[in-house]
Amino acid sequence: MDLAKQYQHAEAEQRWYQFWLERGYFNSDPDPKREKFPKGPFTIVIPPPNVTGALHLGHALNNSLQDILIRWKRMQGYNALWMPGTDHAGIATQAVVERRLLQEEKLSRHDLGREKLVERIWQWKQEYEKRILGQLQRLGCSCDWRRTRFTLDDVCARAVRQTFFGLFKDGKIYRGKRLVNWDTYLQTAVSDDEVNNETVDGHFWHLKYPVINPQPGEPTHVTIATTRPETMLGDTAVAVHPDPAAALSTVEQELRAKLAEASDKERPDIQAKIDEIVARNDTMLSQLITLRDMARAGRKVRLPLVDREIPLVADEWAKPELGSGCVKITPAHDPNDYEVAQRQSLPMINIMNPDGTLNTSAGKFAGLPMSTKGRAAVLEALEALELVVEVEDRKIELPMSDRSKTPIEPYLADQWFVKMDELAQSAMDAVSDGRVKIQPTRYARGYLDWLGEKRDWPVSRQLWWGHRIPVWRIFCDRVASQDKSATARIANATLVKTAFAAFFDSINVKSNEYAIECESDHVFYCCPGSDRATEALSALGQFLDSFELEQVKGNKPISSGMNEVPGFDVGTKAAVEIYNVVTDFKQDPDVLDTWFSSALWPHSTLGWPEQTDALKYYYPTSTLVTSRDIITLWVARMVLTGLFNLGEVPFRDVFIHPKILDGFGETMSKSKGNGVDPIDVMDKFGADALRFGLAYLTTETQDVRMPVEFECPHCGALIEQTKKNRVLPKVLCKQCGKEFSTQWASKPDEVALPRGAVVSERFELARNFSNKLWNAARFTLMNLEGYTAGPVDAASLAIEDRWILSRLATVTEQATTALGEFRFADAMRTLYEFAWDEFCSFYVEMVKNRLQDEATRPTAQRVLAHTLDTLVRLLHPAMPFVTEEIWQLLNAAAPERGLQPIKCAESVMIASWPESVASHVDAEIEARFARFQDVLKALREIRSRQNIPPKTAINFVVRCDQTLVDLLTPMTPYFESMAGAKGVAWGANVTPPPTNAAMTITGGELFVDLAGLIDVGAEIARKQKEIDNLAGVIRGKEAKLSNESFVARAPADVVAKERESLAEAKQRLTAAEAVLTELRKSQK
RNA sequence: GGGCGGUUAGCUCAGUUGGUUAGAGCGCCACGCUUACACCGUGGAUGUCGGGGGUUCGAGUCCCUCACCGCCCA
Repeated sequence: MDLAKQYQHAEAEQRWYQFWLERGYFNSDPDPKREKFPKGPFTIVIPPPNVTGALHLGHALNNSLQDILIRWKRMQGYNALWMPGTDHAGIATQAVVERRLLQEEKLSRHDLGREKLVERIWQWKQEYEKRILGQLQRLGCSCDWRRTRFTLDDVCARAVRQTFFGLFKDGKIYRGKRLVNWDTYLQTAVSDDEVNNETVDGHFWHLKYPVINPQPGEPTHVTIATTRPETMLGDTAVAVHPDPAAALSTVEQELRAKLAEASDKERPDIQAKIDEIVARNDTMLSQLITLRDMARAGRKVRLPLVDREIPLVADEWAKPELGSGCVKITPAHDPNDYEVAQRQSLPMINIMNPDGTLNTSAGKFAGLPMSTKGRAAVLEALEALELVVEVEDRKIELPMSDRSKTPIEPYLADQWFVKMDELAQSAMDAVSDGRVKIQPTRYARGYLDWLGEKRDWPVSRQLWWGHRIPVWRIFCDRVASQDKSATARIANATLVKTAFAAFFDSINVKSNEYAIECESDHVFYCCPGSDRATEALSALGQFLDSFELEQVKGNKPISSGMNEVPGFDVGTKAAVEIYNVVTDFKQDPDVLDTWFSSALWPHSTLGWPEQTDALKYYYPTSTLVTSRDIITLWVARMVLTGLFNLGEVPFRDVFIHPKILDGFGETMSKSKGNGVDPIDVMDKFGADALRFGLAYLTTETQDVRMPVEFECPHCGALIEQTKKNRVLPKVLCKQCGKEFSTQWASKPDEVALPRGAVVSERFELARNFSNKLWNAARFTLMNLEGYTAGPVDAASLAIEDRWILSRLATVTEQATTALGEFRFADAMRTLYEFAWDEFCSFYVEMVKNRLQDEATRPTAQRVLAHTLDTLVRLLHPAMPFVTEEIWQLLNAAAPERGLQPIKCAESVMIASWPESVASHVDAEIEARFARFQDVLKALREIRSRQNIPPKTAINFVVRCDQTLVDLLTPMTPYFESMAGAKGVAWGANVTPPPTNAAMTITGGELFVDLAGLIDVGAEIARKQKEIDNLAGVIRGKEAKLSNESFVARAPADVVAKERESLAEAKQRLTAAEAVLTELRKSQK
């Protein structure tokens, strides 16, 4: 047979993936009556990778684990469905496309317009979706590709609309003003999770505002301090603490309490603070009380520059222990001030345009970018008025947008919210009562804490890429209202509702297919609850626009205009009625937060709201595999939408896997330059090595630290990646002296260089393992000539057969249990050690003799083939390609295998998962083996120590009792084949050869005859070391056993064991000393 | 500030319910092309288990505390 000495991954991967696809093994279809799959479904939905960019190593880990589970369950006989797809990632993808648009064409999104931009993003999506799915396929993922979904496709869009409608109808959706994190570059709100705080050098400006009509004894000015002076233009109050004396005293008491417990190191600091507070009591308290009284009296200060009278208010947000004790209140531009304004019913003045410039409320400063030129101009003007008291240098926390890398401005804007109280509670209950199990369990706490806050979820984003909010805003002020009266509201609402009811009725849309809510006396919202209602509102919008246009032109009313959608023309008359009632009608321009659609993923992908067969069969899904950073953002929301839409949790288990970090413990990312492309790893090491390597590292507590290297494309040398070289466009290879390019290459001379792959040596272990497995198979196949299938009875089994079958049973059990508990690393280690250290190092070595002998060859072949077969099946989920390659070769050489032979599956993918055969577990054989391995190791050690050439045969005798004789004599041939050592005598009375190297083994002594070979010096040194070591052990044990407490308190069996091992150590010592004496004698 | 995780050989990590003087892979040293595999085989060296305190007959393992690293939440 012509088999390569090294496993050729590239070619095998391509071939077998195609084979699986063609055979349709990845596909799963509902089997509600459990005819084909009595065990029922096992379902995983993929955490949809976002289409912003290509997959990285974290995705490789995430998807490897899912594929391991899904392949394992498929082999176990479940109807396994792995649902694939991608996520549109609203802001991230739009930002990437916009950035590119600006770089390459110098165009903004406004230059291009909504429709064109969205078109561009779709193009981007097509490209990256293809690339991502290709990467998953390279990795070997066994997804049912027919079912591939995208969070923005029609099926998902319908689920989004239906969910929104359901929430809207239930009153769980509302619109409100809220201070949002405004990205002035992208001009959208971003969520808290998309904001990073950076500490930067800034200043603390102390400003004076004049008091209006100060009375005697009152200050003429109040002083406030701020890091953002330009926001003073939006101030609506200055706050002072309502009870400064009590507040100061509380702070002082707290500090004193802290001082009592503080370490010496901390004391001076705390004491200094206390001193300061005490000083404040003398210097500032009276004035703070005066100010508080002024606030209570409704006194005001004059806001400079804009010349606005603003009140002094008493609010606890003002900290008397800090600064002047007064604080400016800018409700529309600061989260804390916003809360103060709500408490104190203060007006909120927005001074910013969406693009980050000052608006007309800023008076003469309008148009200036807020935090740069605006700030400078405001300061200059204040300086001129001599209102700037002091400027301090200070470190400040600057919120930065993770999306655009520009500073975030707090900004007051209208947003849609989802009420979280009940929804959050339902999701908390699902985890608390165990319907959803999060593993490792410690992650459940974060989930519960986060949901427990029940913060309403802002779901609107001022973006163009995403699910357009399915709400049409209706403006109707037919009944005029000066006072926002209930009367006007009811009257207008009646007009609107009547007109829309007539419209929907005329086109046969039922009243449960839409909902209308009032926002105010003249603003109403209509949310469609069916495809038809959605189409109707769209068509109505278009109709009203064109109708308006015709009216303006003075044309006669058109008789029909609702032709866009079949069957809608009958609605024209009612649409004209609506025209007469409403003054404006538009769909909300915003889109929904991406997580809104991701939250539906486990049911939207199965076709919900349609009650599809797939939904009925596969929902709830089985396991979700994801990373910890999206437990709250994604997992929690999937649970609550699943419960809301279907009344059932989306999955039973959530497995949270580690994160992959680089060698410095930093998260990998493209922007840092330390990212590893899984394709590079697969090119170099193979997909199996990547998968196995990652699973091998997936332990319960640890993140995966992965030092990263560049691979020189010229000479293949690995160059350690450092924080310095990882940001360079080109790197010089120290080995060959040539340069190669990195991901940063941009100049022509850089791009021209060959690219250096970024890899990690940590995959070598798994690559070597693939190769080891391959070679074990290669050996097997080379020895299967003349193979015949046939039952193998226990009597014909050799010792090594019984041993390997015993071990195989145990390992099968352990690996299966480990996978079931998501202990991937344990499962991989178990299989790795079995395959390498037991199957290859012992079984294969031992079976060689029998394969040469016609009489023993058939059984040897059968057990060998069976063991390899089982091992390959056990490893298949983690290493699908190499195992398939081997399986196919095995099928060709030995199509029927097993101790009771059966025809084997045409692919290992659909072979059955091995069952542990309990009756194969044989403790006696395993004990014998342990002894055998002891002796073998001793023989090899003596060989090595004595520098005996491998080809020189040696003789040995063993002095031991009869039990050990019985145990070891059957192993004689293996000592010869595996250590080149012949056992010439066994028993209690053997005479050691005159010149020997001796070793103590458990229960006996081993003497290797070294006539003419011995290096006495080496032996003496070795023995002396052994004696020293034993003496130490004995000392330790004697001390322990002479300790009365130990003997009295430790469990009897522990004490007995200790005595036993002491006796043994002493025996060994005696033996070793005797040997040493002999050696010394022979040396003289 | 609160929470979670980590700190074990040069590197990356295992280490079950506390119980022989702590293990693996890589790297290192020595020997070896023994017809499955040099992506290999055989042997070897290497540790104050982050520091300090405590519980216990006994602590890498349990408790307290400090330090450092990472992440999450405010």
